[in-house]
Amino acid sequence: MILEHAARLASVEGIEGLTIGRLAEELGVSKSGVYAHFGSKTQLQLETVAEARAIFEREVMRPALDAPEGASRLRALADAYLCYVERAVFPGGCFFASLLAEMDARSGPIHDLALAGERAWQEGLADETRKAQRQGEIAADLDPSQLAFELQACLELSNYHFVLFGDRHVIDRGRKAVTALIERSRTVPTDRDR
Amino acid sequence: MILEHAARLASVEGIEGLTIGRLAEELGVSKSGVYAHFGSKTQLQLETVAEARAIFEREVMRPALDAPEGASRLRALADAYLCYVERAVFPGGCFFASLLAEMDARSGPIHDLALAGERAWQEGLADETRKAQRQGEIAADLDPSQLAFELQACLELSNYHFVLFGDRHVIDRGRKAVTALIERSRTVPTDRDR
DNA sequence: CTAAAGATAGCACGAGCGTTCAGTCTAGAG
DNA sequence: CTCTAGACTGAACGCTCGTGCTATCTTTAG
Repeated sequence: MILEHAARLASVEGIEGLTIGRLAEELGVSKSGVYAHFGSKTQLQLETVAEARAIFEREVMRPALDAPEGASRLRALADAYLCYVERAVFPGGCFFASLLAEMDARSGPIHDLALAGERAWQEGLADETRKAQRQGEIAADLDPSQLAFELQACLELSNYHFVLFGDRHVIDRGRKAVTALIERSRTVPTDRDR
Repeated sequence: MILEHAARLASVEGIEGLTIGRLAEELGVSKSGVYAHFGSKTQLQLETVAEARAIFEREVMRPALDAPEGASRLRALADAYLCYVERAVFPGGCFFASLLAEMDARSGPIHDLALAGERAWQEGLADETRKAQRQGEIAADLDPSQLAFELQACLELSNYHFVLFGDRHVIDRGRKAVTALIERSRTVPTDRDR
């Protein structure tokens, strides 16, 4: 319960802006009541990131597993992500988008965790692209990492703009961008090939 | 000089993580020596954002003005942005990308400033797209805001990943994405147009 | 030359931070 | 029932934060 609340709070205040006093107050317990479970603030932050990862798996990864591998799952992943943003699973938007921006220029264990997570997510999208290529859904000469990059770019900006503007229109914009991106990568003659 | 240093520091630590003591120490003056110029921390933050905007204008907007309006300038803007990221004009990456992620879920004057800035940048890209459409460089039936969104998405993710991974490869990825995005939006004869 | 204006230093404050510790309550094992 | 391990409280610590105050320099205007 502590970690769940901590993850939500950190998505707004940042993982560094997360304070034990504030957390304790909102949970209606004493600072020690929170602190004793972790022994240090760094440990709390680390476990908060792990908790957020579990929530992300549950809310984004798992729903997308229903779709068949390849292009369909790529679409399902993007859809699940945008849905998770729109439902405000984290009140400050995607936890890992916030983490990425906050920790990119820092060092330490949390930075390392963010880096590993980002790499895994990128690799996951690229892997799914490769599967789609093997199934002939996506052009074989396309760089999987490039598509993964462009997909994630649109998802993340949808997230930031949704939180900033509070306008669900940007969710549609993201969806449209993802659709176009995948559609254009289909196995068909492209502008360049003509 | 204070504001210039503050902007660089804030790109790493965040505009909230910016502290007067740290700023004074790095500049070799007393806290009062910094504080008295602004009267409050909020005022320092506000002027820091303004200073960062001036730097952004100088490093990104102005160089792109050399390119002719329309598609060329769109490309020039993207190029200038990626170059500004790669040159590490701000050590923590693009100041406004950090600001966006940090302030999107907060409220107050700095949030408002970030929102206005983000809107202006988006509108600027959309306007340039409209000019390109008027010049027949980009398909007339394309939504300018949609292209602006997709362009910015790629630029921002390039920024985050460049800072996180420290790998200039992602700059090229961003450039490639932007090129493809603009290329695909070109005016090509369709059955309808004939 | 003098006087006013502004920049900077140094100190102190109250608040909040992470952290420690001694004590209290509670649930479960023997 | 007793003993113990773990959850929790409340007070305290050293530290840093933003902010205010006074005193000392430096510049500039008349």
